[in-house]
Amino acid sequence: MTVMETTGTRTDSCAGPPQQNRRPDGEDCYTISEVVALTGLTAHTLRWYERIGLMPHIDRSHTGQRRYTNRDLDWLDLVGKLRLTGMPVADMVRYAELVREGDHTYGERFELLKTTREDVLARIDELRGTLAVLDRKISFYADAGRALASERSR
Amino acid sequence: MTVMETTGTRTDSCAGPPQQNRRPDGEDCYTISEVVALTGLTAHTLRWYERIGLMPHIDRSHTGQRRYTNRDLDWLDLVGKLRLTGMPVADMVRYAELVREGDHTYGERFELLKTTREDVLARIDELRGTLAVLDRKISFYADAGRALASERSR
DNA sequence: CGCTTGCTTGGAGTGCACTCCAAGGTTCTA
DNA sequence: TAGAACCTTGGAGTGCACTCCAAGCAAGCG
Repeated sequence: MTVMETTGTRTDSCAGPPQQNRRPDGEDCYTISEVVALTGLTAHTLRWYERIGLMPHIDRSHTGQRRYTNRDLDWLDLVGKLRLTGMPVADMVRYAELVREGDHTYGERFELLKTTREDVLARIDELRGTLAVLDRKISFYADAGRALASERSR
Repeated sequence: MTVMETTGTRTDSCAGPPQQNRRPDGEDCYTISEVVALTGLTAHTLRWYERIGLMPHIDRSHTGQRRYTNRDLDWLDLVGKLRLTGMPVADMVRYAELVREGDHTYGERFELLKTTREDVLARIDELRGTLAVLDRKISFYADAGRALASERSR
């Protein structure tokens, strides 16, 4: 019975400081299941990321198995962050392409990140608005609950 | 050619104070396309919401056309907010069911909203973390851009 | 009256981001 | 050296949240 292909054991409580459990540069050579454990992604997703060009082509062992490096893990950290912003995968692939194309795409990358930054700020604002609505509703129900309780005790 | 079924004309710049362009209670009777204009949802989505139980059954005109009320618009406002939090539609349907079931579900609604509130707070925190990463990258590219510029002018 | 525009329905289709499968080769542990 | 656990591939499948379609009824206008 195969247990992997699921979320794996993330030991950090919840998004602590990144790059833990890593090997020093030079001997950084991780199997796909190690990357699963480190990132919380599934092996399926890692292979899929590579297929669609969201990852560079990953080095292979002499038998063709994937061997990830610290650099790959850094990239996956960034992808994870961008994913949290709700950025579509297609846009992340575009960013990956820019990185592959070399230094002359710095300007375009800069613009893309700035746009994303604006989006994130707008999103945070939206969420704050929602929070206000939620708090109003919650205090309504809290009051209603108290009213019901005093009703019962009377 | 039918132009509707698209986003429609939202006149408010971006999520200003809600309930504008509304008719006073008592003569609140909106066609589906008016609701499209007021909410930014499509008519498809409004009908779909009703089918899946995310809306109460909407009143009909004598010919069977939907006639929305201010109360319905209020509900759609709330649904819109909850949607922004990323709450799954199924959970919103659950909330709608609780509302339909009556006052004795206050406690459960309270819990649901509190959980959602926590989720929103966590989400805001995630986004703030992402913002930090983004800012670091952006300032890297800004520096690189400046370096390139001084390179050229030399 | 005819025409355009808008509304109705159930069911089928779409796009995204995975998620899984089958069949087979590889690596590790006892 | 056996057996379990792990890895490979292309392609098919899933779940969510819409999104669209066809066929037909209804309302307003010149």
